[in-house]
Amino acid sequence: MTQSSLTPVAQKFILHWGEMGTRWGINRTVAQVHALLFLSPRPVPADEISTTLAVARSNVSTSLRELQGWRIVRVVHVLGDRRDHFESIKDVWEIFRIVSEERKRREIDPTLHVLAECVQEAKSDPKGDAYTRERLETMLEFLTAMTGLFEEVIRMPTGALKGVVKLRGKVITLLGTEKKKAAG
Amino acid sequence: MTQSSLTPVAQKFILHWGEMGTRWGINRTVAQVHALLFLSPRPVPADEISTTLAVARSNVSTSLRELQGWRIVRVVHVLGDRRDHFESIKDVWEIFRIVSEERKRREIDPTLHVLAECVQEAKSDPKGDAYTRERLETMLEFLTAMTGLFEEVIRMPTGALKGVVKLRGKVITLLGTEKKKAAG
DNA sequence: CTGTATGTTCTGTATAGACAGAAACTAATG
DNA sequence: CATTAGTTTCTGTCTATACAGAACATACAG
Repeated sequence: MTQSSLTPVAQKFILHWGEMGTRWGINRTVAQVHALLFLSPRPVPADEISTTLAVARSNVSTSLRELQGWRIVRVVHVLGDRRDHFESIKDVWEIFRIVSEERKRREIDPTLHVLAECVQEAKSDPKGDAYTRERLETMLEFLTAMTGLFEEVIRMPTGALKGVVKLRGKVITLLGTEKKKAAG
Repeated sequence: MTQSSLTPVAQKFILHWGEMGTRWGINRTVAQVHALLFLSPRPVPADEISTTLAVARSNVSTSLRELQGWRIVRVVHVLGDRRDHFESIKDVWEIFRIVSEERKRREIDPTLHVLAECVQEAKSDPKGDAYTRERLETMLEFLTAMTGLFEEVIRMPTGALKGVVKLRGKVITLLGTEKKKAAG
């Protein structure tokens, strides 16, 4: 391996990122590996990750697999080196977009599905509590709306986000602005 | 206690909600208690929650405390009953707003803080990797922007969200629209 | 073909968090 | 002021997950 020590700053970030991960239901090591790759200027082989983060090689293998499953890390090869090297997507907006979409797919969508079923069942059961039914309907409506809005935001090109931030407190987000420009 | 059985629909929702919670770093029982209160047409005393969900009374107590900490559940009293009764906020948008703000405060803000420190330290250390520094800066910038946008959305009145949804795919979100209306 | 480098999967252990039940506490009632 | 209802906190156990290390698999080099 080429290098296995971290600058204090990198260390601080990686540790915090790992901590952050755990709070959002993401494995600490997975988050740390991602942080390391995100900061690295070059693709890193698994054994180097292992020594740098001081976690078992097997653990790194699993974490990399997970990250590849999220499609934010990929394998690349380096001339003259048989080992797999790994690199993270570098565009933060892209990372956010991908992770969000993935979590939506894995967690929000099933919830919407269950909720829709609940509403359906509540409607067809006349013995059921009307109040409960109404609660479920409201929740479904809200989550659907929120998901929709979120999807719009997620689809914005990176530049649009910056634009939005500039307009902050005043106005807004012409989602789809870029599309119009392209068309017109 | 008044009633301790759940309709199949309520049960389904509560179980799923608990599951959902665990995926987002929220205790299963806490989420279930919240789901129960959310569906309930009347305030519920702790021991009833305990039997309905089949969890220890102590566990319910802790969960209620947690939910009160989140400010989405509160104690109310019923005439002729010494026991505390609990009810959830019913407005889903309000629940979302409060929970989001709380999580932002607890998790995002500290991250922004650490990140800002990292950038600061990276700048002052000439030996540090320039690439790493740039990565950290980008991340900080992005998170700051995203947080800002999110705060705007969060502050929207409930009605505005519905408006946004109607415009979906076309345009967007005049954040602050309601404020203007009120002022003008 | 054999040995070595590399990577993955399996298995047992450790740990953090969830939870039940007991104990302790608080306050209302007769 | 004792008794009871109600609630919280403490303590030990259980469980799910994370993780290390070993065993296993693959493939390349000589």
